Amino acid sequence: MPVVSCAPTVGRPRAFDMDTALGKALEVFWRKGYDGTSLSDLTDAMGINKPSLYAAFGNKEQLFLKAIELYESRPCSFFLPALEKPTAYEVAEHMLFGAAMNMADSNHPQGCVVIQGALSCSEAAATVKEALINRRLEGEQKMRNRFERAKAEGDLPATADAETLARYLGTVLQGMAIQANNGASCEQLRQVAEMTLQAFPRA
Amino acid sequence: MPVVSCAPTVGRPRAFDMDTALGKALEVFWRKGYDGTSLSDLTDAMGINKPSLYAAFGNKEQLFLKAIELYESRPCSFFLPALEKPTAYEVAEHMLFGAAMNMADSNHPQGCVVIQGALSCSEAAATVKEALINRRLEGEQKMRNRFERAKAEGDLPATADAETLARYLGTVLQGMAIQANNGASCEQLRQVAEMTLQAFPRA
DNA sequence: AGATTTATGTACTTGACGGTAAATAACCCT
DNA sequence: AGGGTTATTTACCGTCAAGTACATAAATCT
Repeated sequence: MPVVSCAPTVGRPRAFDMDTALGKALEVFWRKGYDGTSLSDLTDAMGINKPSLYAAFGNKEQLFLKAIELYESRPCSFFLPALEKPTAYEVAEHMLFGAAMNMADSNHPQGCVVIQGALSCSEAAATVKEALINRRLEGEQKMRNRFERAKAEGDLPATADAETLARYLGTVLQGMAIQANNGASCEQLRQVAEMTLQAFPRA
Repeated sequence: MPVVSCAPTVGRPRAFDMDTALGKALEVFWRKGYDGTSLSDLTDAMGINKPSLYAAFGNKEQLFLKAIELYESRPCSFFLPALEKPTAYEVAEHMLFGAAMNMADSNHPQGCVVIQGALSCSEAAATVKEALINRRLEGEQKMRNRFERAKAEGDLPATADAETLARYLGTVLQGMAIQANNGASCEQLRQVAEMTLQAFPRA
């Protein structure tokens, strides 16, 4: 028996799977953005009615934030696995090629919902915009920390600037999301990845 | 006397300056995106009433498209001047440093309206989204043509891939727009520009 | 001066938005 | 079987969206 709230043991059982529905919501937000997504878009895609949505997920804003969490926890996500590669160069390599593969994947909307979910947006979306900016900054911070470690471990020259390297990589990854929205193919993104790596210092 | 429609000579004169009002509209679209901008946002910023807006600019969509034209025609715009530099490397250099300066400029919203005006959006914004994608692709095409010329003129090695160079540069520029939205400073963007140039072939 | 033309201000229409109330349905526990 | 609990359905609320009708104001043309 779990300690914190899980599926309740009494009452009418939920007729839909929350994770599946959340996945559908994620896809809509990803494709249309927060402002561009209406509750009808969501309930249509999720196959539920509004009261079910509100009971299960709170409101539109909270649903969005939960969808982002799901997005980042996906096993196909390339970011965290790339960080665990043995050298800074391999980290960058896996990050860039993983992004090329993932962002152009036609099994889901192109690009990255953390980047395009609420880039320019209404005041009503200010909270989710902030949340996305923080996610992006955290991602860069993680890369920076990883590169600091690489300097300590000697697989990056001591003269390397971990912060700038992380920001450079972040910039290219974010640009690749726009490219994917432009219709760029996986192969085209891989070529960009190759060029990006040419500026990346090796041990 | 101009051939095509200019300011009419009869009737009550317009009480506001169209270019000034269009500039205000641009700023709102830039900050809030197409979906996130309401007509009230626009009329408030432009200092006019809705009927004046509709009479002068058509509707929300046409107003947006005209605002984008204004954006690209701005003298402070860095893109076209950069293309005219004598060598491919200098083109890239001016493009990147121009973008660093422009996108973090706090005299207007951060980033680039062509990128963030309608990235992920509702179906109602599909037309403007397409228009923006086309603008971005045209920009890359112009860079590609410039780099083809550079190969012919010998300031890029014959082995260079003009298309990939253009896409790489486009990717970084687009990424810089996201960085600016994240709050990156001009100096931080300049550091990214420096790294980007390290992957750029010289003659 | 008066007719014509164009812009402005106010008020309005229609529909969609996010969100909710209330009644009903489906389950568990005793 | 019946009460307690939770989910679903339908219908609705108030607000704000984009866009417009209409009367009025300010200019030019004859």
